[in-house]
This record gives sequence, C-alpha cells and structure tokens, in this order.
Amino acid sequence: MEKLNDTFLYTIDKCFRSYHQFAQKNVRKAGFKITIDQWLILKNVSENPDITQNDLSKLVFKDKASITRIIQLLINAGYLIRETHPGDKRRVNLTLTTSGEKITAEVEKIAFQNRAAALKGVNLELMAEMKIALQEIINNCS
Amino acid sequence: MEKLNDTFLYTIDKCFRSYHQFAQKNVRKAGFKITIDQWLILKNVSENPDITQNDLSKLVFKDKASITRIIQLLINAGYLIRETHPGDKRRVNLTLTTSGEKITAEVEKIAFQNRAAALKGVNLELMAEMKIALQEIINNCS
DNA sequence: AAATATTAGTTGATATATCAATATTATACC
DNA sequence: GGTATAATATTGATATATCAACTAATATTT
Repeated sequence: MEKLNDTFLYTIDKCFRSYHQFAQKNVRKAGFKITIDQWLILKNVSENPDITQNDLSKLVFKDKASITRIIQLLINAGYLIRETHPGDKRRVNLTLTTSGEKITAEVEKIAFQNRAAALKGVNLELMAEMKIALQEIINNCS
Repeated sequence: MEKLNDTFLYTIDKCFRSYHQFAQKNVRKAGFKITIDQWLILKNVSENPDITQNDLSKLVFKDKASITRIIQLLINAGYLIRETHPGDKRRVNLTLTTSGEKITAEVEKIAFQNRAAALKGVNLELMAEMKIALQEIINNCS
C-alpha cells in the first residue's frame, strides 16, 4: 500500500500549511497583531466594497459562520464597520476604517514579499500549468 | 495591483480546502463518525508503530498540541491506546485497538476513492513535476 | 394578500490550529 | 553525582472550521 505522505494531495496539504505558517510568522515578526485570515477578509472587502458575507465566504472558501466570527474580531479591533444594507435589511455593509485601510496596505507589502520568497525558483510556466491543474482538482471536488 | 484570488498560493489554499471538504463529506456519507484529521493520525500510527507524538506532528505538519488533542479524542472513541514508553518515560506508546484498525482500513478505501476522484483527468507527469515544485515551496518556507 | 420558499447572517456545539507556559524525564557537562 | 540543558508531552488561551439549527427579511407562488 502506498505510503500516505507520498501522495500528491498530502504534498498540497503540507505546502499550504507550510506557507501559511511562514506567512503568519512574518506578519507577526513585522509587529502586526493580525492573522492572515483576518487580513484576507480585509483585503477582499477592500477589493470588493459591495460584497456580502456570503460571497466573501465563497471567495475565500470558508464557511459563512467563520466569516461572521472573523469579521466580529475585525470590528472589535477597529478595522471594520458593519452596517445593515439600506436596500436589503438581511445584508450587511462592510467598510474599512482608516486604520483598517492602513493595516491592510501595510500587511499587503509583507504578503507580497511572502509570496515572492515562497515561490522563489519555481518556474513560471510550470506555475501556470499547475494553476490549471489545481483548478481541475477543485472542480472535481465540487 | 494583482487581485488576490489570481495568485498561485491562493489557488493552493482553495484546492486544499476544497479537497478536504470533499473528502470529509464522503467519509461522513459512508457512515463513519471520524474526521479526516483523526483518520490521518490513525493511519500514520499504523504505518509507523513506534512513532512519537513529536514526530507525528512533523509528519502531518500540525502543532504537537493539536496532536495531543486529536489523540485524546481517538482514545475516547476507543480507537487508540496510549501508554508510557517503557524505555523513556517522557514518550508515549501509541497502539491501535482492533476497532481502530478496522476503521482505519475502512476509511482508507474511501480515502483512496477520494484521491482518485479528485485527481481524475490530471496528467501524471505534470503531477510529478508539481510535487517537486510544491516541495520547493515548502523548502522556501522553512 | 397570504402562504411558501429562498436568502443573509448569527449562534451553539464540537474539532482543529497555534503560541506560550509548564511538568516530567533524559542527557550532557563539570 | 549534581547541575544545566534538552526533549516529550500536556494545558490554557485564543482563533478558525464546520455543521446544524435558527431568526429575520425578501422573493415567489397561488
């Protein structure tokens, strides 16, 4: 029987965890008290100002319950404002505060460096092919 | 500025989550009340009977605190036995119970099907190249 | 318009992730 | 042999993941 840690999906798992830890460590080392997951939400809200929590959850591939909780922490930290949508009272309007915008931009720089460091030496063409293959796997799982 | 969900590492994240959810769903649908993470521990213990929790944590790339807690749940469920190692009282000896061995083997079949379904249509050579590239990323992050 | 279905978001329960601090035992050094 | 150091595992605190059940609001149907 094939050993578990020889499998391809095991390597993906490991790669993802490995990068996540690396990225989180660098953000912390730079003095920011924010998690990668929290930053990811801020970043996506700033990229898509009218987004709902539901769509946000699809975008980052997390459960909507997780989104609710991460957003609550971001509000507590003063990075995000939540208001009910005027046109649809079920929805919420999410807006970055000034300090939210500030930290988003600052951590963005670190995120950029993290990605560059993580992908150093990996062939660009291969990366493009890999993206397609990964997308195929995602489709297979949906 | 590059949109976040265009990045390669974002796709890896998504692929991993997507597969994990898919795999967990199939295990549950088959009637097993065990999580993928718990099964992963059982499987690795059965593959490496003398392993320590520390090495286990490196193998599955999780924190040793997580390992302690997952193992506690597996003991509660009657799948695993934990004893102190006779030669080194700091260490623990982990042994699968009969029902632990049974569920490990049964879920293994589903895991095998899951992997096959997830990787359907993905070129084998590309997969080999990808494994090398992913390993490179892992190294970059270490 | 009333009944029904759908959608957006929250909450409870449980599992996992991570860091930091701790207890216990083993090993290295002197 | 005793002391400092290292290794193994646990625990506390907090963040995240997921399902299921729920509330409230909107959309659809009849």
